[in-house]
Amino acid sequence: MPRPRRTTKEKLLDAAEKLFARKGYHGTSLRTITREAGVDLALVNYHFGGKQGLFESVIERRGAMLNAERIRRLAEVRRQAAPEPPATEAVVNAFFDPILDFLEHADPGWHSYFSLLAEVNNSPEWGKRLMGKTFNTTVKQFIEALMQSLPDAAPQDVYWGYNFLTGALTLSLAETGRLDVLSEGLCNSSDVSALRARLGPFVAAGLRGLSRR
Amino acid sequence: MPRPRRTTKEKLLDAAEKLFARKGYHGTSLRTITREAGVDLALVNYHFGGKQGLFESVIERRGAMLNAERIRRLAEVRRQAAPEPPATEAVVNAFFDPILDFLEHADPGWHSYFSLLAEVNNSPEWGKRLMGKTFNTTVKQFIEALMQSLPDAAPQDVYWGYNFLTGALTLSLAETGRLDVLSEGLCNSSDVSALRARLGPFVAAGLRGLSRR
DNA sequence: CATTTTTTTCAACGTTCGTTGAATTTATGA
DNA sequence: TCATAAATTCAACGAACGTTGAAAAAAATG
Repeated sequence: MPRPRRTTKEKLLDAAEKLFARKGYHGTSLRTITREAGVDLALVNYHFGGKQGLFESVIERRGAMLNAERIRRLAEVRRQAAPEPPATEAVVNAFFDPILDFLEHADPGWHSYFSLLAEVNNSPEWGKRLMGKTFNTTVKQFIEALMQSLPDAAPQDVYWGYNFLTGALTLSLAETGRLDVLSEGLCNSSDVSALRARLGPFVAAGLRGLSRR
Repeated sequence: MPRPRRTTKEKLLDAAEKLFARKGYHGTSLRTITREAGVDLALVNYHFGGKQGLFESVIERRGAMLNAERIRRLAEVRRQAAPEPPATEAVVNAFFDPILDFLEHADPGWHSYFSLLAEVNNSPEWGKRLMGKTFNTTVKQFIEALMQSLPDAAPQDVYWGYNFLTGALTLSLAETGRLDVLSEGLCNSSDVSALRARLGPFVAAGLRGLSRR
């Protein structure tokens, strides 16, 4: 017979993802998480070694899926443009599209995940070590591709450009709802296609503007 | 005679600002804050009504200074460009420059403040209500100025553009140190002049690219 | 100086926190 | 089937949390 639909580990990861996204690491207790997961408190320590282990496992679970999909798309745009390096906009889309596709078509847990990632990315506590451990290998390949697509840009400009790029992206994923209030209902910050239509053009133009500076 | 150099309120605000920036609201205890401030634990409730009151006072203290300086600079670029509306780049610089100037020339507490703001801006818990209460009135004036500088852009494009703009800005202020690692020492994420040279051009080009989409 | 108000100190409240270890149940495999 | 391992349950630990109220001290006011 197949194993239960969701293992205890998965139940814990799903509940933790959702609750960490709302109130952050310190604002969420293991008791809240295990209650939401319908699982005994002590199982967190058994399966993940503790609260921090659970948190890092949440980040890494979908992080690995995201990295794989990003690498796949980067290889594809490289193949399509060969022997030339791919255009800047194609590279940034290979970076963004996996996220936007996951948000539109896949498991709704991705919404919580990216909202959590936005907070982690902007946090001094986790932003360097945990984001680095999870994403740096992949990100470096994208930065290299961006450099090839912007031959006139200094490397520092591309690094700073990546910083702006990921800042614009993560705030858009943070699900704060602030854009909705600010625009008095004119914009819907959870409208993925509205984001998709604008993020790539904004960032690609920004990067080109930076390299022409 | 003048009052003591720093009042109890100020000591608490300074200590809270520094510690909230490092570990967030839930990751910082009042006991840690009062120990850092050299002040009795119960004074937080006396002066601020509780932990949340202290937190919001931290955000609002420098928020008010920042708003005033931003409004002043916006008026100045409007005056200089009159009777035409000011250019996009002038508007975004009126938005960025107060921050960059505070970071370069003023009280080092601004570093903590902006790092804290980065986390708050990306947090579902605070991003809407507290950021909105503190900054929306000012931000709306900048968005209006951006619309005037981009007559071909749809209002939605400008709202989304502001979202990207502030995302790029806040991540740059978050002091995670990730950029330094990613660039293997080539970039220094706390180099304000390096940020100043690039953020304006990136964002202005991005906004123009968005409006031409 | 006397009185009132403001500010600070001190001790303690009840709650919740992450973690642990022993006991129990369930699954695995010879 | 029976021993072994894996997974789960349960109760409890000590520590830290935000908040409170009464008493003491300091400052302000007349």
